Amino acid sequence: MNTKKKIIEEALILFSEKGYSDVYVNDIAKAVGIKAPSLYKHFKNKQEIFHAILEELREDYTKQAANIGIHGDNANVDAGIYADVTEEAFIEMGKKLFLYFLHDDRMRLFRKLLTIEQFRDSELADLYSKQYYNDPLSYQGELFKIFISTGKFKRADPLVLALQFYAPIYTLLTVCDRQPEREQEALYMIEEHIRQFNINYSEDKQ
Amino acid sequence: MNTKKKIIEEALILFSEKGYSDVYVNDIAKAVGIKAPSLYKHFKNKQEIFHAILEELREDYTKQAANIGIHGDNANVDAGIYADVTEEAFIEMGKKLFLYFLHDDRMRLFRKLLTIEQFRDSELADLYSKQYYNDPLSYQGELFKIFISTGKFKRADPLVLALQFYAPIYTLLTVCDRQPEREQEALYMIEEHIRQFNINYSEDKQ
DNA sequence: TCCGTTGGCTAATTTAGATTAGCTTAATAA
DNA sequence: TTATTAAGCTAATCTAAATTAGCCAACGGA
Repeated sequence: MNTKKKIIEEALILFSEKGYSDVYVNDIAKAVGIKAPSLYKHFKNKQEIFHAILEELREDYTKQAANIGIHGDNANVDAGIYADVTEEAFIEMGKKLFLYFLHDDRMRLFRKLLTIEQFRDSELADLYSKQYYNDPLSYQGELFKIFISTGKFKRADPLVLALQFYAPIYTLLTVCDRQPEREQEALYMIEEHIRQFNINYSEDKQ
Repeated sequence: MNTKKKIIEEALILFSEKGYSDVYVNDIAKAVGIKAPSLYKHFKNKQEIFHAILEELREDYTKQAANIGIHGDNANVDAGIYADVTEEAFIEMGKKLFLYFLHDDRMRLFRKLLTIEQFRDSELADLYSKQYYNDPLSYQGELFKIFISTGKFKRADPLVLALQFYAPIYTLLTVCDRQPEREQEALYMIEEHIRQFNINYSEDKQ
């Protein structure tokens, strides 16, 4: 019963590193601790394993998004949380979030998987853009819109602000995904980036 | 004699879309217009074709970098070019550069190839980071350093500025690589981004 | 002209990887 | 207790890809 879960887990690890085609059912079986033919007691074929992973990815994401509040709906609540936070605390939050995205195993593996497989299938391409561009941007955009309307931030296109805030962090995330040894450097850049971003847009700064 | 070039070209197209393992020597041969075994008159095996592509990629990049001046050395010259350019012209240049990166076939294909294969091999990972993070950043950084010292830009860490300038553009590039239909939207965002960037950092603005 | 080299072909060959067949055992429910 | 099902195994099987063998024509230089 738990074997099925385990298959998905191990397959995810393998796929995210080598891509679908370079992982053999044999590898997956070995990682799980069974023989290849036994996999077929749980999945119709290799494709099905991949689909199951995608399903999990979607589910996980929906949960995460609800949690962290990546949807516009929560921006209102979150804006309250951020409203009277100091710059240092804001930086700390940014770094924490970055580290969370970087180190959370599931998220990291899913991200790498989508990165590798994105050109194979337009459904995957859309999923990638949604999860790593559209949704984060629209969430951040909502947040900044509120900041602007409450006078915390200077007046500007909130979506552009969101892009300017998010893209550097996202870029550094992808750097660390492929070169984990650069984490320190990335953290430093993020800190300076957020600091500078505050200088640019915060109304109480000048 | 030209067959060899053609093989590399067609293989690049195929690899960049489906990745190394999902392209069969047969596919390459067919694209070139010969039979699979004939490929072996030009390359020892499939791996060699891939290596040859990587070689081209490196060469091309060195040339491009020299041309566009992605190395710090040229920043001085380029700074002169940008020195007395209006905001609108600056935006136009940014968009042109973006479109060039996006549409130049070789560059686009190489970029996609590296994206897909980056986790397979740390050499590829390093190459990716160098070409799409380190080098652009250090070039932009040099440029901004000059802008700052000549009083064109406000005082700030040039590398952070470079990150803030480059990351959004790079991010949009990757969006368009997987969803080419979003080019217009990307161009709009780039325009607004550069405009805003100027507002933030240009000394003659406010 | 003639020979060797280049680059193409068809027809094997080899290999590896996905999947199926069919057996076994243990738990589970009637 | 017995029948059924779930989940494992080993031993095929099937297929598709990569590569090799060996033949042939064109062509460029001696």
